[in-house]
Amino acid sequence: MAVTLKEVAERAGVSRSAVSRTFTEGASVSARTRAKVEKAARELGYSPNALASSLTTGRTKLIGLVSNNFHNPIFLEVFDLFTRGLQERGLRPLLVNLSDEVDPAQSIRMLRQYSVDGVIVASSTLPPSFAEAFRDAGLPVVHSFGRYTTSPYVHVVGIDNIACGRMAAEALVARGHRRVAFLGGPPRATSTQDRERGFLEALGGYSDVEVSVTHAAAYSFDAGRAEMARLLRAPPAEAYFCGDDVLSIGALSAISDAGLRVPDDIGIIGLNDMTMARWQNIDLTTIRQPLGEIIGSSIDLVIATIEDPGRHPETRLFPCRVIERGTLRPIPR
Amino acid sequence: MAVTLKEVAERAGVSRSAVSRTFTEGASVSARTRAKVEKAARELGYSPNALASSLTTGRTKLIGLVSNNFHNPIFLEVFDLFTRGLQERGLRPLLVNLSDEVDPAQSIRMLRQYSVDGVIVASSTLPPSFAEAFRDAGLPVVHSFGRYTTSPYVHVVGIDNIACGRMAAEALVARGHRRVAFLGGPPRATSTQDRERGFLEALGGYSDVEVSVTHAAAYSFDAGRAEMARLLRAPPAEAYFCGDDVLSIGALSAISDAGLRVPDDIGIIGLNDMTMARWQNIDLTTIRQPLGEIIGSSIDLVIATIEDPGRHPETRLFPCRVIERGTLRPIPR
DNA sequence: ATTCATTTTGCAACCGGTTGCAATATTCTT
DNA sequence: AAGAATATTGCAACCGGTTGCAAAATGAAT
Repeated sequence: MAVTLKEVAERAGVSRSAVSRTFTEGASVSARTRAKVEKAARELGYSPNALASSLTTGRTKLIGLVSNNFHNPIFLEVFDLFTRGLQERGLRPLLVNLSDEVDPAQSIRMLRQYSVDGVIVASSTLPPSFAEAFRDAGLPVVHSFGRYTTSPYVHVVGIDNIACGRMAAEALVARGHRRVAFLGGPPRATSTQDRERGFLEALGGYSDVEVSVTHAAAYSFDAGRAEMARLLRAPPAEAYFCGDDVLSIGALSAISDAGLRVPDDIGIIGLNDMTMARWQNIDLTTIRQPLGEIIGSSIDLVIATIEDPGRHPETRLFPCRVIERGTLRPIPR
Repeated sequence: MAVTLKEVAERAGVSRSAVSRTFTEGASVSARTRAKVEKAARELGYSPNALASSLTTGRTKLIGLVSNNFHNPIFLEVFDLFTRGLQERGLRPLLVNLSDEVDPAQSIRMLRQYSVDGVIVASSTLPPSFAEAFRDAGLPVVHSFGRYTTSPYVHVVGIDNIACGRMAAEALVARGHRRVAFLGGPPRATSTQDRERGFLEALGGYSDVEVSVTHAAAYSFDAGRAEMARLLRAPPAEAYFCGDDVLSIGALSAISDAGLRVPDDIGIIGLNDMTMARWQNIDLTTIRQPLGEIIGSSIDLVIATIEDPGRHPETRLFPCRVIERGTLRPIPR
């Protein structure tokens, strides 16, 4: 079916090695042979079999892109950036949908069978142990959107969720709120734990501020809406830091159903700044997570680790900032 | 690094073929050798190299999943279903992000280099010629969300966009609207063309109904909002069929900004029924496209075509239906 | 126990490439 | 023009598997 090296060699009247070399960066071929080979290749429509060559070179240029977040709209942006970024660097994303799977063993086996050069775990809800299992299997791995650690065992790229929690706290206090709350995602998600911790930590410094904490069952609209609806049955806080934008939008929906107004009756600040947060009918004040940088850096890091497998694990955190929109009242002056 | 067949063979004290056979479905191995091999494999942590075996078997179980829709939230659902569906059938999605690329040549070359077994083009905006180029390159291909043709040149799985246009028209007329309009996506998208055609066709039967047509620049919130804002500068129609849900949501935003009410002042019906359409703060009346069926069927079809490359191209269309929510007034009775 | 049919097994060639090495060709010195 | 240095080329082995074929082993039948 497909044209092979051998056929090109025969047509060009050269050895197979010569053909291989013309298609290998930096190999030694004379201009004359190269021309002959390229002509033959063009006529035959030849392009080298990446998989066959991977057998000897040990590189497939395949990167496992593993995620379990197929329901949060921000992950469409994440996949867009990852696939584009990988493609630009000549790498191919082999997408793995973890759905409800939490045991890495299966994915590891599969990704090794396909000899991926590296793995990117893109998830804010998987525990560190998940990515670590890949590393233990000898695969270069980067955990994007993972948890910050001072002595990381795998590469982590993301944001400082604790600092974000603090930032949210300061934002609410600065706006004069004195009864605030955290409406977090699932308690098992490390991102939720850290955001909560930072939030409480910062508010510990304000003795006149009252804080409470609750959790939604998932990072989802429905969960956010249900939890806010529940909260509204008792007198609610003045302002909420929601664990994530999609949760915020759910909360906003519940608030509006209850006939309350944002930001006058209740203030909301989210986290992520997904595209939808900018939509004028949502207009969510939120903490922006620099997706582009996180993803670009993740890719660079996985490449660096492929080139130097002994590389020491590192954590790369990118700064976030508050994006002012309409769900939090302005800072009084 | 990785354990090879040879090492397992040595440890088990059998030939390499024996090992290969124990891992090949339906090959002839005695229970005794199989046991020995499996033991050795387990001890060594061996799992066969899928790429190496693809060299001789001619199958990689890799499927190219090609799309250019990385901004429409419904495509997150699409990727979720595709990746899960493929995984369940033992196939691996190699994701290709076309972004602005419209020339298939590059993608074709890449996918052939990786010897994908088949290709799924998941896009409602790419022209039929795009998928056809894959077929011409000898790759089994299915165009999901593609255009219906009576004599297809490639497999197409999707919905009957013309029928959907008609369905939307009937829905508006049934609700007593007499001044209606189509707010389409980009005019070059075949889905837009067909939906428009069906819409106009059906309304041709009602001499007392006034119709108009405009187009948004893209299937996006911003484009829908901008176009509706423009429309509102003149007296608008009573009800709009928007080319897609995300467009509808943009339109709703413009309508609400203008101080008009839905469905009292203006009615909206969308198309897709993406998750977000159900969100209570959107509550969009829309035409549901059966994603699960379309995607399941696409996968089955690409598999069937891999097994029988001579298979005659076919079109599979799935019925859509109107989902009643809050953006269209009820049918008067 | 012998013969014959049926499994099981290993050999060796092959899939489509790459690469170390030695042979050959080319270019540069003097 | 001869010799040395450098560049190019082809051979052959290898990457990690699969598979047709013939030999060896097993089992059934007589």
